[in-house]
Amino acid sequence: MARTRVRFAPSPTGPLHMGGVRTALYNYLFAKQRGGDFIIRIEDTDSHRFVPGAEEYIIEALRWCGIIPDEGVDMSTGKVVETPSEKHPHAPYRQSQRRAIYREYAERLVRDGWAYYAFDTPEELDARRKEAEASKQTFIYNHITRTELRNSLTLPPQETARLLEETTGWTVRFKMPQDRVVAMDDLIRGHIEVNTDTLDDKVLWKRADELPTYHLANIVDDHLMEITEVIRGEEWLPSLPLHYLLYEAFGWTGSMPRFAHLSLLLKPDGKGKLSKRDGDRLGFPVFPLKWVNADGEVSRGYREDGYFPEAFVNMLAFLGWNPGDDRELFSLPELVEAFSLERVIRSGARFNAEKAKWYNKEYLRMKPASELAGMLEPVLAGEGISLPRDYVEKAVETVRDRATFVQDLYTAAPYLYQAPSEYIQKDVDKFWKEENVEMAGDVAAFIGEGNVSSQAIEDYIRSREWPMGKVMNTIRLALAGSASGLGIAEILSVIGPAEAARRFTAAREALG
RNA sequence: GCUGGGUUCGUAUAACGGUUAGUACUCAAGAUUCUCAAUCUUGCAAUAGGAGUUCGAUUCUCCUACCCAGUACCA
Repeated sequence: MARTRVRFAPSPTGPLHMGGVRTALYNYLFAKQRGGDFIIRIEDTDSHRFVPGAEEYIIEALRWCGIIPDEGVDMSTGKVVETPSEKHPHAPYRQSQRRAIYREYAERLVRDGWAYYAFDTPEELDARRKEAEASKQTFIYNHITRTELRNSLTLPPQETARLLEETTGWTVRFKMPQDRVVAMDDLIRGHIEVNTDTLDDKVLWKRADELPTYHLANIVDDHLMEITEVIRGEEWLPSLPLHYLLYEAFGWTGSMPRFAHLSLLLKPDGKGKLSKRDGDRLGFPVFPLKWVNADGEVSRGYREDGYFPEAFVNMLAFLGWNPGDDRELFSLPELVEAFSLERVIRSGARFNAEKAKWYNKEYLRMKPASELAGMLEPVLAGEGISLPRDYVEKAVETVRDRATFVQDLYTAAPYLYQAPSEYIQKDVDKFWKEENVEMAGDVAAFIGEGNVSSQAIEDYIRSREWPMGKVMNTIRLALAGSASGLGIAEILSVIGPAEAARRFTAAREALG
């Protein structure tokens, strides 16, 4: 059997949406599970929509996720490969650099009667569409309308030749067969049949910019690159019959890849697919990495928001797939092992930001304290704090259960890293009373003698028959600046008795 | 409109045609605790509607409703 080869073929028209990352991920998982190749190909056949930086963004985003291509991009340089080599035999992998290839195939289709030259201008076509719309109809360029439009089927051969020679505005259109049922099989959706009469004569090649459209480039490249499975978004399902017919037209049916169409990611509330707007509106990232567009508009990214790539990938994998049992935590290698297209859900998946956070929290709990400490250090540095690594590790171990993101390791208990500079007024009013302070001071002195265990402190307070809550909260207020937070013993285990004594003294000075 | 796809708790999902329709997130209550979290326990909550096939339908078929996509010289 042929080696599995799949491709992720993004269009560099902007930052890669998380739905796109999921498509790339499923392709990657499928390929790796079968010991095959995951290829990246840049589909930049729309010169008007090209966005500078988008290609680099896509590659970096996938790299962050751990989705490393085998072919198409040289990961040591992060660049799309432009010249063929042993590792990248099908270069260039950017369609705009393959334009010479496509024209030949477009012409072959015309020669074989599967396509024709069309000379209608966009304006003419627009007018026809408006006209049809006015009478509540839809204009489609098909076997009926093509007989009355300006193309090589209706024009005399000399006229066609002249127009091809003298004008540049023409296109090559697919000559959609009449009344044929195209029977297709989708790895996820099963058997689908469509009558060609409902389809139109798609443009395959644009003379104006010497480039193919998606449909032609896609089929030609998938064939040339020996792609075995095409795993892509659901938005392509309607053009699948055209693609089947194109394979037939080229005589490549025998080596046609198998297709799998993934459902779309839907917005968390309301209707429609997940969009950038939803992220802004509901406060979660829609993109893997931060992106700043040409107008300076910033879109937040999972990476910058503090998500671990493992958590992001795990969450994404489960949006439309599950292993069939109750397990939810999977590393990338484990996903490779467990993944199957058969278990991919057909219906659209609504994105749930809460679940995304839950995943992050789970990963944060699993990570070694040393690693977390390393990630936390830049956060602390931003606060002007510099502490020994083992101190930070100890603090991390103490707060990790109340954190979702790395930055929470600081914000959930800043007092582990520095003495409180202010005290919550509400708690001061409630606890900082003379008798409490007196009892707390006594206990603070006891702690200062090195008694830092929860057991010792509680026994001491009980032996005096003091109210546990009042005393403890008063001490916490002095140590942490707030009556709520980590347990006293936990705080002490990090800051130590000497620092605790200092903080109590400082609180006395500040609060009286 | 037309064509195609889809529809199980609020969300993500599980369930050889036979289950008290399970799990996770969220939410609520309780336990625990020096507070807040965390944790543990419990709870709330679903097969879109209607026909049909069948001894039996979440599961198969059809109809309706709703949702999504496509309907570009965009991908």
